[in-house]
Amino acid sequence: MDTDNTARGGQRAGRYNHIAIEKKWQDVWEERGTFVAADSDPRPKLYVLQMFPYPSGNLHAGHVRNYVIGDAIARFWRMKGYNVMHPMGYDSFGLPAEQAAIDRKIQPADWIEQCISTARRQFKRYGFSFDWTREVNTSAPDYYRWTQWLFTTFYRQGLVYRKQIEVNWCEEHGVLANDEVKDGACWRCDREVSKKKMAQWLMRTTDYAQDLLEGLDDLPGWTQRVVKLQTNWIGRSEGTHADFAVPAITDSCPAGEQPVLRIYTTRVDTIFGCTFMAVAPDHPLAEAMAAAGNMSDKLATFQEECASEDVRFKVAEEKPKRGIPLGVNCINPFNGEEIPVWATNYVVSDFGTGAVMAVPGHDSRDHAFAREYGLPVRQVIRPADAAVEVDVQREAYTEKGLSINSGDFDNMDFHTAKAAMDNWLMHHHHGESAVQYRLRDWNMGRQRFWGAPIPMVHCTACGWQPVPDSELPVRLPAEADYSDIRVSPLANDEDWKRTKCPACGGAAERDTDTMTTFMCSAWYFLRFCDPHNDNAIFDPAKVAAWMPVDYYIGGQEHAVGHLLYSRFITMVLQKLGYLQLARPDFAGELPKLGNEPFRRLFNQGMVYKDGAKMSKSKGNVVSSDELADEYGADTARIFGLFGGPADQDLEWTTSGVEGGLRFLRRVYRLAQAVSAAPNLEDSLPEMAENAVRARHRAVAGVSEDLCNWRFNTAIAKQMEYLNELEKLWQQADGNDHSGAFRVALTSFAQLLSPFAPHIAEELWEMFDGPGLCADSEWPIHDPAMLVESTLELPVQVNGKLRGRITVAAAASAEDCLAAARANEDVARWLEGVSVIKEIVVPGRMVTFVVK
RNA sequence: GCGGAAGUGGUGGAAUGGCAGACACGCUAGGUUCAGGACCUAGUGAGCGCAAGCUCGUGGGGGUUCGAAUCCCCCCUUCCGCACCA
Repeated sequence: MDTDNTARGGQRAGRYNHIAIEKKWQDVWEERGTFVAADSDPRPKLYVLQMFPYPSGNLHAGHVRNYVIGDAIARFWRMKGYNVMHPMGYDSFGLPAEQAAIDRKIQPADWIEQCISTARRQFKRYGFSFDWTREVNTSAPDYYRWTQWLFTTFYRQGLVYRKQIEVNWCEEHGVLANDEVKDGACWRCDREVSKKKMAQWLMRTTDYAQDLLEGLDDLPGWTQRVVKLQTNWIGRSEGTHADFAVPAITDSCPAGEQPVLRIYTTRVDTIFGCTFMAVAPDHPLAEAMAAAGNMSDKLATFQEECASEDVRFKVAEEKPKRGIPLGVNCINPFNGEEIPVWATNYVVSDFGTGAVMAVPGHDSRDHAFAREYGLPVRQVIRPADAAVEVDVQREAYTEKGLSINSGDFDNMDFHTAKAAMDNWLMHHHHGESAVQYRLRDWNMGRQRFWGAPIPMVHCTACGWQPVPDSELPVRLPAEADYSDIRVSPLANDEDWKRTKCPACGGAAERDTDTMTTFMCSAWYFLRFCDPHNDNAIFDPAKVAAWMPVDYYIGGQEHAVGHLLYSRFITMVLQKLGYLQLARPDFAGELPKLGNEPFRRLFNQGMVYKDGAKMSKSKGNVVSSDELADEYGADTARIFGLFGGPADQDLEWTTSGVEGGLRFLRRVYRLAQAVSAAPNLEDSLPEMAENAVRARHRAVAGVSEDLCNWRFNTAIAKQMEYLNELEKLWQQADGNDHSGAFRVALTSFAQLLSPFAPHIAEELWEMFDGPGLCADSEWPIHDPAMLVESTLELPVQVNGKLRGRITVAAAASAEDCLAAARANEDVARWLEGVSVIKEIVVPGRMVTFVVK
């Protein structure tokens, strides 16, 4: 492939030279500040946001495809007259920088700086219409200062607390968030993950579980898929708390302080079928109960077994159900029945209350356990349809039905029984109806160097103290010492740790954990609205002017983590009064759920090559620089959009890229031929009219497809337009009538501009368009020009295509039928049969139903 | 197991109740060029046929309809989430 098409002798002068063209227009856009978004502008605003990358070296074809989607959208709406903000930045804290620093023996800050300048240069080679004046970088002190400010602000509001928790522990990468664990293994190194107890800072996301859930109703612009994923992740369930007394441990306690075994169940209607109690091995009362039942040693052994089991069995189904009796009984509050308490490996301590009323007749897990240990099975629910046979001894009946063997609650359906039983519990002070969420509080800390230091100081006298705002940012030390890679360099840096207590001024120590990068990226879209503010995290007026994000484009791997945390941060900031997204309506009322940051969400597909997702680790990347050198940014952009629907995965093929290049070369060649011809009045009016009609058709089709994010068909329509123009130009067979073609190609440039912006500018210039193509007003079509004077209609007989007729566009149904009957291919099928029905779909087809 | 998405030529994909395969890639033949992974023209779902044309055809089976890739029911396959959540 020539990289310099004009260099060789004998070439036709002016052959499409993507290198020269692309550089030329990138420089022009940069000089003129074409894509800088002004805060005050009379046009309506449109915030187009693309998930910012982790800058880990070179961009590849996968990134190109991802970002060209949002760029096409941003450019399209810009031309449609919107004041578009389309910013970009870098999510630059996190593990890979640290790994690179260890591998290459350089500082993470130096490494990431190189990566960022490479990424910025590579982005610019693709002509993305980013407003570079708004660039943010999460690892820069003037950014993480505000990440830290969020932490201390939330801490002062009581939203951050410290707790000993079991964390996911990877030997190589330390503590992992739940969403960093895949199938029981670390998402980065596939190493098995174990559990470890550690004091961590937690964010009270669970306080907002209900708000986060309800907010989803306000997001019709999100895909059902993501809404469902978040709904499941939050995992609301409605059930009942019920208290079971344990006389063996309460007898020795003073009245009023007697502990009870509290259970959570969604099937309180089955409580009369409860034949034993199952608690987690590490339930808070387990040891007390074991002590009372003389089972302490056995419980300790069991607890150890379970801890190692958690690591061995990644999938719950593979884990055999096991347990030990604790030697004590508890009392069912409804019937006073005494049932044994077991510690079991199938009850987890961090959901509900860590204790389960076991109903083997109506729960398959309890049933499996009861079978294993010979515990009794009792039926308390029967199917509403008496014809259905049920044998709970053989298999648990888990459907809802009517209560039996349940005392006063017999013959009630589920809802009646639950309401009556919840009411009974509340009345007798043994429980109440309850709601549970699967969502857990958010672990903020990582035992890593390359992150925003958690701005907390520990003083032996005053305890934990937040660093005052005036002392933010708490900067990372300039040098990280990686001689001992098992420990965070911060924890080993005595000079850095040593500080004064903000409260008493005495000697104190800094927290050596850094924040999860999910925190850094949970608010960057707000900072883009006011990226250089040194006095505040942002100016609420500027945020109110730009937010919410109108289009958010990114990978579906962030469907839960990043998007949920961003929603949470926005929600809390709004609640604390730092931010007001929802504007009061005319009555001064705030819309209930007007605090969602991302109005519409678009998940692009991934790019595959050789059957695997394109990634550096798979070794199947096509580098963006090579691609731009060899084929050009415009060609790569065209292929990325043309290869298939943007929300589906795309297989990267060289032949497909070449097809894109061929298309642009043909465009360029036609443009050159037309521009070289004398600009004269059209002497062939019919041909000129065909060119005009083709233009209106293309404008209508491309505009509609772009509104619906159908880039592949939009480009197909431009290819059709080009095919028509080429054919007409050939028919013109001369050069005394280029007027219509000049107009056609000027519009062509505009239609091409969102996809292949560099060549579009070149064509625009070639045909003397005013200013820049990127600044031009998107063309509109005249619907009257889409109406053809004659139509070709298919004719069906009994649903089978039998012929085609050509009729005037305005032809009546009678005329169509007459023309159809007159058609000899159709007439053959109408001979010797009786027509029982005639259907004319105007403009679409003619059908005869015969017998 | 539960939930979601998908299944159309040799390939990527179009068509969301009305001409299946737009637009490309690939392939075949011809042309053009000193040469080219350049360009142009024509052809290209399968089967039958000299042809006009006919039959079949959107994972499989059934249904609704004058008409189904599209709507409904059952089944199969693939991919992706979640998974002892009580």
